[in-house]
Amino acid sequence: MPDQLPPMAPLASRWRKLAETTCREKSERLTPARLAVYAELLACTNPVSAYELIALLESRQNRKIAPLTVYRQLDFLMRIGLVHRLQSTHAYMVCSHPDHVHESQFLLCSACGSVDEVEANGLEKLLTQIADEHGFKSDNVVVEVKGLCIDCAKQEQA
Amino acid sequence: MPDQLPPMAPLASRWRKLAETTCREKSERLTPARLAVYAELLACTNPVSAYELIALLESRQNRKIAPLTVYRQLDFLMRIGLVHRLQSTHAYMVCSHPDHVHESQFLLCSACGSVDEVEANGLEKLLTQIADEHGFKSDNVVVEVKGLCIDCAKQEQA
DNA sequence: AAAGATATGTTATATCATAACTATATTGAA
DNA sequence: TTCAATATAGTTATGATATAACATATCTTT
Repeated sequence: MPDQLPPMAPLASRWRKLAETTCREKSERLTPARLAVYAELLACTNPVSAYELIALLESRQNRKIAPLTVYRQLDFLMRIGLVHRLQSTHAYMVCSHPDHVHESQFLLCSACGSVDEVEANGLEKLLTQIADEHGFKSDNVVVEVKGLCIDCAKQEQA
Repeated sequence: MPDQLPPMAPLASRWRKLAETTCREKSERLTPARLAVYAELLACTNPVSAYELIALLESRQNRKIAPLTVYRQLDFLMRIGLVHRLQSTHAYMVCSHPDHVHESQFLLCSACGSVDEVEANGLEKLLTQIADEHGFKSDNVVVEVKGLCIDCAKQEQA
C-alpha cells in the first residue's frame, strides 16, 4: 500500500462542466460522491477495476467505502454516458468523447494495459446490417479488440 | 434441485469425431472428463455459466466436482477451438462451426437467452482496417451484439 | 518399469458484483 | 416551511466468477 493519496485536485473545468451539463440535460443529480468517482477515473491513465477504484477513493478520502456504493455510482456514470465498462477486463474508464451518443469500440493493449476508444461509423452500420440479416433487433454492441498498441508493437520489433 | 440427471447419452458421432480429430491434429489429449464437459455443453441449448455447468456435471455423475477442474477443461476446449466464452454474460457454449479457424461474432437475445454465432468476413476485414489505422496490432476480437432474436422480436410486436 | 510430462483432485482464497435493509438528502407539493 | 415522496448513500451479508498452490494420478516415451 502506497502513502495515502492527497485529496483530489479540483476537476478540470472542461470535465466538470461536461458532467454538470450532462446531468442537467437528463435531470440527474450530480452529487459530490458521484463527482468524486468520475474525478478519480479521470485521474487514471488506464482503465481500473471497481475494487482498484474503491481503494483509490478510500485512500483519497481516508475512510472505508462499500463496494456497492461505488458500483452504484459507476452504474450511474455509465447510464448517463460518462463512463464505459470493458467486458473483457471488468475495468472502468471515462468516455473520451461523451459529447455525442455513440457506440464505442475499444482497442486494448495487452502489454501496457492502455485502452483506446475509437469510433468507426462504418462498423456500426455493418453490424446493424449483419444483425438485420438474421432478423436480430440489435440493442447494444460490444466491440473489444485485444492486441498491441502502436507503442508496444514498436518496442516488440526492436 | 431437479431429479438427478441420467448418465450422458453417447455423444452424436459427428461431434465426437470432431473432438477426436481436433485433438489428434493438435496432439492434445481428449480425456473422458474433457469429453464429458464438451458433451454437457452440447446438450445445452443456450450458453451456460461455469457453475451451472458444474452443477449439471455433478448431477450427471453423482459426485462433487471442483470448479477449478471444470475451468481447466473449459480452457482446454476453448484453446482447441471447440468452445467459446461470452464476455458479456460469462457463459460458455460450443462453437457451431469449428471446422475452420475463425473470429466469432455473437448475437445474444436478452429475452430468451439464445445466442447465435455468426460469421461475417466483412466485419473482420473492417476491424483489422480500423486497428491498422491506429497502428494497433490486433490479436483477437470480441464482438457481442445484444438485442432480440428474430422469434422474440416477433413476439414483442404481437 | 522408470522418468517426465500432462491431467486431475483438494483446499483455500482472490476477485467481481448484488440483495435486503436502513439512513440521509433532495425535491416538490400543500 | 413543513411534510411526503423520491433518490441517493451507507451497512451488512452474501452470491457469482475465477484462480493459486500443492498433491495425486494417468499417460507417454524410453
